[in-house]
Amino acid sequence: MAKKELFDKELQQLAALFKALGHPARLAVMNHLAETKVCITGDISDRLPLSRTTINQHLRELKDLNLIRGEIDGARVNYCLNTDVIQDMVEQLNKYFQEINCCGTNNKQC
Amino acid sequence: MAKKELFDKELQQLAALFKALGHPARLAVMNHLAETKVCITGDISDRLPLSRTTINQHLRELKDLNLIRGEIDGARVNYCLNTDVIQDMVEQLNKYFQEINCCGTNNKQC
DNA sequence: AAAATATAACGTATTTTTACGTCATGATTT
DNA sequence: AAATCATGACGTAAAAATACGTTATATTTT
Repeated sequence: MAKKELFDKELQQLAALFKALGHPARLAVMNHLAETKVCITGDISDRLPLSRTTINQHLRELKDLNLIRGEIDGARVNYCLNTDVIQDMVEQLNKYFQEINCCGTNNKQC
Repeated sequence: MAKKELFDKELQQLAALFKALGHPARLAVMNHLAETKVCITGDISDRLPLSRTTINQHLRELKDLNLIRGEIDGARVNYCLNTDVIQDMVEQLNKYFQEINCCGTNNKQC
């Protein structure tokens, strides 16, 4: 298996972004970080119906794609949205949809 | 497991959309359908490095979320992008990111 | 210095996704 | 009508994602 590698690097990367957002827990984390504009530590888990370890796992996934950042503050870690990267991503996503949806003068359907 | 249900219905739905696009094969399918504006049948599989059955599975997933449509034409099925639904999704997506990224006058970061 | 906190690291069970082959069904062609 | 072709349905093996408990590590607090 693991045939993902057979596709365009670009497609893989784009798919990875979509996938990262493809779980309600991760969207909820993003939401929470957006609400508490002042970037709050991992007590995110108190707000969500998942264990601390699971949330940590989701945080790591988001961090791997640079969608959020974690800054060490003593014993704690302050997480926050990486707004620049997110904005960049939104542009990428929109560009993609423009390409697939509007290419050609007419959107023929079956 | 299966704790997804514990989250907002809206979040779940949005996450489902993202997830559907979270695999390079499905993005490749979308691309192919976009290129061949005239909606072509399942010979999509000839273009991709996956078996016919696997592609069919991916097609079904996209169809389940209404991102594509399949119209029976004799022994064949003509697939095409469901541009309305896709456009709808783009709007949802942008609304979501506006909410999380720009809420509050200042985007505080850590 | 010891106790208490906060987080990451590790290991692991369960579920879901991915990938495919085979068979069944219905349409076209011969 | 038989052969062929296209697709969907079903079953299944392997891989990845999800969810969590326990342990390790580092930092405050006492």
